[in-house]
Amino acid sequence: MGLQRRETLTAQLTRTLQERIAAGDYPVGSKLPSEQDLIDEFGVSRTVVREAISSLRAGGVVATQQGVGAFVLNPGNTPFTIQAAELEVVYEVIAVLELRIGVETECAALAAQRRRDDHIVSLRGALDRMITAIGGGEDTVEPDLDFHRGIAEATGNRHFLNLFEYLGTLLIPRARLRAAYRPAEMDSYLNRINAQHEDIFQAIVRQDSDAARAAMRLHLTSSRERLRASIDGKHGG
Amino acid sequence: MGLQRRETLTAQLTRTLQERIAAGDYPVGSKLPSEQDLIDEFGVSRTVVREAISSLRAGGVVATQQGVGAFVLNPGNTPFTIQAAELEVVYEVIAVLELRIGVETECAALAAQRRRDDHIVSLRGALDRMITAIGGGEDTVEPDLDFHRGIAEATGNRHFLNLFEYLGTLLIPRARLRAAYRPAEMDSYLNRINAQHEDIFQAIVRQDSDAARAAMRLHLTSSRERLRASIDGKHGG
DNA sequence: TCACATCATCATGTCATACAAGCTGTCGAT
DNA sequence: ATCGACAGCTTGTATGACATGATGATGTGA
Repeated sequence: MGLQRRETLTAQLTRTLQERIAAGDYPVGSKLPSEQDLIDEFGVSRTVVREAISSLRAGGVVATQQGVGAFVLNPGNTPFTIQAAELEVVYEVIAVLELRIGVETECAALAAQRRRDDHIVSLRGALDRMITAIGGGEDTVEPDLDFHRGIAEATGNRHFLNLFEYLGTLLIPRARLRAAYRPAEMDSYLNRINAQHEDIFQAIVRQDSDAARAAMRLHLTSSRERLRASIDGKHGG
Repeated sequence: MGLQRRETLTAQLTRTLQERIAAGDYPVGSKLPSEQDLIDEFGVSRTVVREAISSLRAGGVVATQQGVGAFVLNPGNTPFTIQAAELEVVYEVIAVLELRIGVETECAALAAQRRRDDHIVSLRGALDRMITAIGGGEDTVEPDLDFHRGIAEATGNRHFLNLFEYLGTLLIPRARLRAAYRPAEMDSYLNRINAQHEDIFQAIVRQDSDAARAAMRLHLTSSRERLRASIDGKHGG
């Protein structure tokens, strides 16, 4: 495949428009010429123009609105990321956990308002799997995550689920942070987690938004304090 | 077929294909179904199919070759992103706003606990600039954003600031959504916003975490309801 | 004069059809 | 067996039509 094929018209137009935006010909916030104008200017079909703009949209360069036009977005629109390397430090894990508290308490409240019966079934299943895992001494990370994910799903707001998945997969490798406990201590810890999950679940079942919010906050805050305590424990004695 | 009408068909199909790729239905290196197959499966026009694939291409998810097909590329890490294109629909803006409510209420609470004096100075400055802008009939978007950003900064948790910046820049082009009001109505609206900001500010000044949380929730919730009302207004008459 | 409903107009979104151009396997001629 | 023509697939491009959303002008009634 040594020879480069000729660039498609769509690709050419996309590049041209991108260059103009970068050059400031179409400043941030301004409206791009209408499809018809671009057709006239470049002598291509509407198909090409639309696909070019579609590409810009997918790249986050512009946003279109039906009946209005395509508008240039802020180019410094870098997606939200957290450097995984940072999470080696416990303080950073706590910082992410704080973000999770904000997001998931809201999740719980919205889930309580909007949950459908199948959401309840799904959450109940996760809790049951967690109980089984505790009884059998197995790993509880998966059912735990399933429970929280289920709540995010029940909000009906995709962004909550996406953000949770992102934060979750970031923290999963750190789940071993919990593992440093003696069996007896571990058992009572897991049972307390489980009880907190039940509280959250019940609030969602009875559609008590405020209670769900509070229960989730309690749950995650206690996790945060456990992390904090593990630091102090190392330092203090 | 299950496609509904809230977002554009192109956006829906793009998301669906992306999900399938993420789920492994279309593994890395495999060929996507041909345009005709996708047309048949989803019952949409070729325009929609082509623009969806065009979006995937722009996102680096697939590469197409004329006469052959579209092939799934190796995906990198997928950070948390919101497709700007989705925000055409008011419902989607509300969905993002819901996420903001969760994040920013937590921001306000943490800011109240941790704010330093220089944060207070910065917030006060933003509020003053906003008041000046209201009085002069100028644009209030910037000082408004500055105020919220200042709160995110005062948390001392970088992730809150990053996420806020991301969500903020996404919504900026939509700020004109507010502009559809007559001068008198606009003025009373801005004054109410300003009063809410003052409430938040005072709570942070006196380090009242719960009050800050409540005030922020009230503030953002009323924004959400305004958006909701603008929809109902159009549909209901 | 002002608020409001109506409507023409223009924008993007979607559909349908046609043809151009590139790839691949088949088949027949050599 | 090798090669070339070709049929049948694919994506790329063009065009015309209609659907839907946004906007500003216009006209009407209070």
